[in-house]
Amino acid sequence: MNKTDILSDEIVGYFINGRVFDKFQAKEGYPIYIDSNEGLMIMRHTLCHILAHALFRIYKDKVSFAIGPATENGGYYLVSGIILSTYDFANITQEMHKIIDENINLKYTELSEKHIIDRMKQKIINDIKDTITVYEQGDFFDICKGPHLTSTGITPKSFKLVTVSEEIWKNEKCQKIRFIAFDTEEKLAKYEEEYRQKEQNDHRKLGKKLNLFTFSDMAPGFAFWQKKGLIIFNKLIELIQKKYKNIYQECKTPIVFKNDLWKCTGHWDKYYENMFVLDDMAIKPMNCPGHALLFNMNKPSYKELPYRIAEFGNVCRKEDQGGVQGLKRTLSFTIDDGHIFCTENQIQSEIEGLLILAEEVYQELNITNTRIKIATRPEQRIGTEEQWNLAEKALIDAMKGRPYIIVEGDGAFYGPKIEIQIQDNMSKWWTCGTIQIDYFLAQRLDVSYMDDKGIEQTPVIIHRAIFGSIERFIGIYTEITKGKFPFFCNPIQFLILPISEKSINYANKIANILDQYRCEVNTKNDTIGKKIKDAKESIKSSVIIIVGQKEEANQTLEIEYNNEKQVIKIENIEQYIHEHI
RNA sequence: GCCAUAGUGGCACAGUGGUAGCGCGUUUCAUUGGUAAUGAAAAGGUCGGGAGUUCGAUUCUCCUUUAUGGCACCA
Repeated sequence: MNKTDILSDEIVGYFINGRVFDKFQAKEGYPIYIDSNEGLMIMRHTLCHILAHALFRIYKDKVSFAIGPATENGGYYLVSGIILSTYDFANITQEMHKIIDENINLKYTELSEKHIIDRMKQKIINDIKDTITVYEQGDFFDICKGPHLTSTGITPKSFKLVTVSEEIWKNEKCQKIRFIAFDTEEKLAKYEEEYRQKEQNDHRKLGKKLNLFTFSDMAPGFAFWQKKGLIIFNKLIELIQKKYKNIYQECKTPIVFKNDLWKCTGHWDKYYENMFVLDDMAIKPMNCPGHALLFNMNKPSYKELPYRIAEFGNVCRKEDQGGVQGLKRTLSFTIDDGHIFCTENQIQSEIEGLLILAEEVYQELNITNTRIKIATRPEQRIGTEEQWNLAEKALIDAMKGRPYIIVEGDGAFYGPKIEIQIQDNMSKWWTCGTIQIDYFLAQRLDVSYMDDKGIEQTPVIIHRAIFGSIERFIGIYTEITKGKFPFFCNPIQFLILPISEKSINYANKIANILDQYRCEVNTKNDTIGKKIKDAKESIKSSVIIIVGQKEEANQTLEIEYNNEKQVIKIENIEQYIHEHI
């Protein structure tokens, strides 16, 4: 019997009324085994302490401990006073193994005089209202509310230190040492394998492989769109444009504006460092001032409100280099931007309409995993409390039963916002859609309309986008679809594979029939097996059509869509498309 | 911007203090094929950029740039 067999029988804690307790905190209850989610959590939490213990042994008084929680696949410890590199991992891991081998029993006590609390821990203690509990293992202890294993020896060695990074915690620079851990080596290996698989579907890799988009050292943070990627880009814009029909006026505003404008809007003061400034002008970091100017040039009356302007506007923001992330975070991006100039009374119905619009678009793209955040008034803000109350209420009322998360204090300085987020390949949430209420900009730029009494009034501006950054959206969408885009925006809708060169003419004939679609014939001198492999792995067309001499003789073709193959007559292609796609 | 790691032919990777290798792709030739890689040959890099150490550096050191992971930031 090996160690893992014993372990799976090991009770590491108890459930009592749905809460998790370790064996120090409870003596009975519904048992928790190490291979359950809660058991793993207890084990990972103990590993955090073992990691800290190892650091304590190696770096002694130099290292100071902040926090060390378990996470979804492992855990981390945040420490200060030392700077680590991945080269230190071997040494630390070895020390951790040693601590496990020593099979040190943990002790669970209350904080006492004999515990000398280190500098970082002091920062936590003030926040703890309950009794402060301490877990001790040999010469190491940690303030902790648990739960933990009863001894270090129970902890499986199936863990791995993975990264070290810097993180600011309570105004202090710390090192975050992260590990992954599972109860068995097999599960650890499986996790690592899955991780590698996911890396293959990173949009940056897929973009290169499928010739969609790429990047260059000569323009860091800016994307190069290739023919195929640009098709996706344009098709997504078309999708939005169809929704705009009769509701929005699409426009195109200048790409640079006088610095005076940015000084007037407040961007100059707040975001100067992040703007591309050219002499007395600057490239626009956002489209709203342009739209506001346009509104004022038309001076609509109250009868024309809500006045909706949209633009697929390219903006440039000089972001810090460390934050750039492929298409997901670029220095130049295209916002499917729109601004609604309206009265306070119109806010809520406009927002309801926007939520429905966003839902329609996301549904059409088959993006089901979304979440909505509502960000409320921040500390630094302008406008009256009354306006904030009204704006926040409008956002919440417009949700009409949809689930949402409130993020207190995360709104913009000029108004609260709704963020629609989607999840990428690595389960990270990204804000795409956004709806923001703005009381500020119209005032700043003297934007006004004439009300029914002939008096000039300042409208409320709603900033809104469905994709947000089209670049970011495509980055995430590439990962969601694993590079196989739906028919309407797939760069290659039909890929025709002739069995041999003898069938190229027949393949071209079919391509002619499909002239109105994006269609490609693979004329390479490869075997059909190779052509199919390429089609599935590095072209990822929506439909694959295979033709050989047999098909030519019968005037048929083999067509594959959604992994379903069928042989149809050449004259029935349109019918097939109509019925299946 | 901060911490860590990395940068080798179009792509993806080996490797070494004595001026570089594999695979994919490309080109050519043969093959004319029946459902996830047909065979052979050839071309293609001076190892991100700069400086230093050394008789000699792609390899060691420093600076710089770019990328990746994390943090900060994200109008």
